[in-house]
Amino acid sequence: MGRGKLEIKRIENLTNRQTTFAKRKNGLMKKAKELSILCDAQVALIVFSPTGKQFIEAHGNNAECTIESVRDVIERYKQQSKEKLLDSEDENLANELEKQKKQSADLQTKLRHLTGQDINLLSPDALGDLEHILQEALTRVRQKKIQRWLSKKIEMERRVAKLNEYKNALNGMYSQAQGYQHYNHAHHGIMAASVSAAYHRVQPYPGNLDDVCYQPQPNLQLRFL
Amino acid sequence: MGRGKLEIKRIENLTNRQTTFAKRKNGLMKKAKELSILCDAQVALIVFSPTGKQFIEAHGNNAECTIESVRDVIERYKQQSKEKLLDSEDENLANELEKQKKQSADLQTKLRHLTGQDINLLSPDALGDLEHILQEALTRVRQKKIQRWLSKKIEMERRVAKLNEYKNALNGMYSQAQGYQHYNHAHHGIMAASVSAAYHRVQPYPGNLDDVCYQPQPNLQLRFL
DNA sequence: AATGCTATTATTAGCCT
DNA sequence: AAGGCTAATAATAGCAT
Repeated sequence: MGRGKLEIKRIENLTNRQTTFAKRKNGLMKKAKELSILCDAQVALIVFSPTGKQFIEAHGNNAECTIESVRDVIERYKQQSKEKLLDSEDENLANELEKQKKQSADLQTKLRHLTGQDINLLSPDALGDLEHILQEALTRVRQKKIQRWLSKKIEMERRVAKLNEYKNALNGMYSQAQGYQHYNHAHHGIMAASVSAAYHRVQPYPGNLDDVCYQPQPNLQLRFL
Repeated sequence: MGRGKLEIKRIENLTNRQTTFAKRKNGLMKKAKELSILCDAQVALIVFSPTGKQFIEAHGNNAECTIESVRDVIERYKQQSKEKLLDSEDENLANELEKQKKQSADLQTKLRHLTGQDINLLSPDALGDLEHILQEALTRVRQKKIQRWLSKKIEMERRVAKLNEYKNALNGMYSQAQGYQHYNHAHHGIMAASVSAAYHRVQPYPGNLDDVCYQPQPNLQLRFL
């Protein structure tokens, strides 16, 4: 159609080709949309121009011409054609999944060995290695326990020292206050402020930095001794 | 076009709708093909009829209208549109992959703990549990080593006993042969046969079934003592 | 490249078989 | 349903802007 009949073969003139591409693409998309509306069909149209590699998509059902729709149609297409249609992305995913599964299995085997399970199949050498590793791990764990116990002990000693210091301060202030009592009643605020300062100095501090996470360190509760 | 103008809206009459669907679908595919040939473009057309849910696909580049081509176009479409386009299958894969990764990570953490690494973040309770598990694992591994050593020892003792038995048998037969020597030279075959039988009785047997896999058990080599 | 024009061809709606 | 016919409409080739 047009001023002259056009043979259906590649248009060699670039300009003409591009013009025709634009026009016919529009026509095609219009017709695709019409088909979907008239006949209640689902249509996806994907066009790549040779130059610029741009793609266009059209779709019609009762919805708009959105990318979502193309997605839907492709989805449906894949479901109906039992074709595996595993694209590169899928394959990558599948491969990685396999790798991960294998890794998990290996890890679980190692774990079982490290907990003393399924060790019958181990070679004597492997069994020896395992024993060595376990021995070392156990040593580390026990050292860590001792280390924690030690730092707790040190912290406790520090607190006790602080408490003693505080007690002595209290005693001193008490005597002082008794001495001043007949002098000026308005000065009783001094004692309260000093007590508060002493209290705040007895905050726990993080001891061994290694163990910061698991030293719950409840706030020290002061009571009169 | 046609005998009368057709409004672009759903055709209510089923027969008309289906007729129109068939005709326009053909037209659309023809035009898609023409576009691809004329303009050297890649075109995919996927159409689902509302009734029968059948799908048709058309494509044209320089190739035929094959399913492969639609695959290619969809592939290209997915690559260009950065859209995730994860269909159900992909999502399943991706989800499972995530799960597996998480599982691997967890397992690796446990493994590190069991080898005495990264134990600073463990709570005191967890550290205690770990110590207990390691202690038990170590006990098992050592028991297994002892068990293997024991069964090897028993096997050795068994072999030694067999060897002695064999030696005694040889000695007896030797004296007997010396006694018979002047009697009949043709009977020397007896001794060879008996020796062979004794040898075959000294095959190793699988001792503790637990350890079948790693008891290489080389064939016993007999030499004259 | 994009738009408009329009003579000309292509598609197809409605009908028939 | 599937295919043919044909008047009537739609798409568009070639050209101009």
